[in-house]
Amino acid sequence: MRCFVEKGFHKAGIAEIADQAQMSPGHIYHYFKNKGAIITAIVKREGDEALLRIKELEALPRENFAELFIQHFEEGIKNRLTAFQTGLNFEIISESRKNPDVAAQLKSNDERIRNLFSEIFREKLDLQNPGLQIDALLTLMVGISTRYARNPERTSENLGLLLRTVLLPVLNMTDAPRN
Amino acid sequence: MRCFVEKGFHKAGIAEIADQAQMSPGHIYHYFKNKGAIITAIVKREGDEALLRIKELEALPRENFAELFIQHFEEGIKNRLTAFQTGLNFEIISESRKNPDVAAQLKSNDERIRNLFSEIFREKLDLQNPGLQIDALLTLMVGISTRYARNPERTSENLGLLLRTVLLPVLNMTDAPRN
DNA sequence: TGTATTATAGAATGATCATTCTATCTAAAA
DNA sequence: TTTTAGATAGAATGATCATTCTATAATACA
Repeated sequence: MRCFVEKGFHKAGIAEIADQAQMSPGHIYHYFKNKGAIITAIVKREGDEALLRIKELEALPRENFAELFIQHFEEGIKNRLTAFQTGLNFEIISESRKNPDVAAQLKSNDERIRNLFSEIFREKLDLQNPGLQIDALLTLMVGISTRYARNPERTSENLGLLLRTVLLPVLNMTDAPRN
Repeated sequence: MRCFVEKGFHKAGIAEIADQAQMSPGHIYHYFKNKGAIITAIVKREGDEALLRIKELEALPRENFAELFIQHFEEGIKNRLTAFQTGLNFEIISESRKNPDVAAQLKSNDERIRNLFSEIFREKLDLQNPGLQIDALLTLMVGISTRYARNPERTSENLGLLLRTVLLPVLNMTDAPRN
């Protein structure tokens, strides 16, 4: 991960990766079929961890859920959205544009996350069909993490206000209309 | 651009690029110092074009500006946010993480865009200090384009609703409080 | 104890590819 | 017409680097 974040997937050589992992280049191929399999494994792990963190939302009470959710979200951003994390995310998405295995793993992560949010929002916000809310939420997450990564000071200052201004109307949307 | 979008900056070879451009590999070095200079030039051009499009907002009337702006924005997304464009954007940001020239050009684009929005929002929305609104707007733009690129059908359907739900509260925010 | 299996290393291989070099062509200028 | 400067081509060069190969150590197993 360190290598990919610092140099990017293509510029990170197996030699360096081996060095960081304190093993020989050859030995890496004992564990991974090729370089791509390393990043695919990372994507899987990242997805699993994200899922665990989202699961924490199940513990929040139904009353005042929207505000508590935003607080939880803000904490998460401030603690976990390091330059390292966003850099890693970036490399992952970037690589997924060319490597179908990475793309598939990313898609699977996305679906699992979407389903979990779906359950949670149904239960906590009384929504039948929270697809639109989830789209909006994920859109925001992507946007915030990208910008936050490039400009932590500016974002951090007004993050709470921004989240509330943007997210509260989304969470309070009624069920998506059929057209 | 086609090569970078299709294969990614690192995998796009000078040979292919030359082929697309219908010239020899050697001849490319007549115009560009190296491969990096090609993408730097692309970033510059993209920034100039974005600026021109944002300038169009100056023609909108002050009355009902927020709604008209959103309409304009929605049009822009639907017309211009092709998979090609978002792919290109992605490669640009990705490359900026490693190439300082690209990073500098991107930063310059960012500042010019920010300043222009600043002027426009000051005039059309009576804001003294629209920094926060602009941050929110850019956050959304990034998020929407990233997700839209990965999932055009889903986003397109409810794009208008999403934009209004999220953007109207942002545009109607009062001036950022000092803390 | 001896044997098989797995872990580990590091060098050799073979591609790929950006960049440079040398040469030729074109067209304008003298 | 001759000269000069720029346009263009394509082969040669030299790195870089993922992957494979071969050999050796460590461990489990009989």
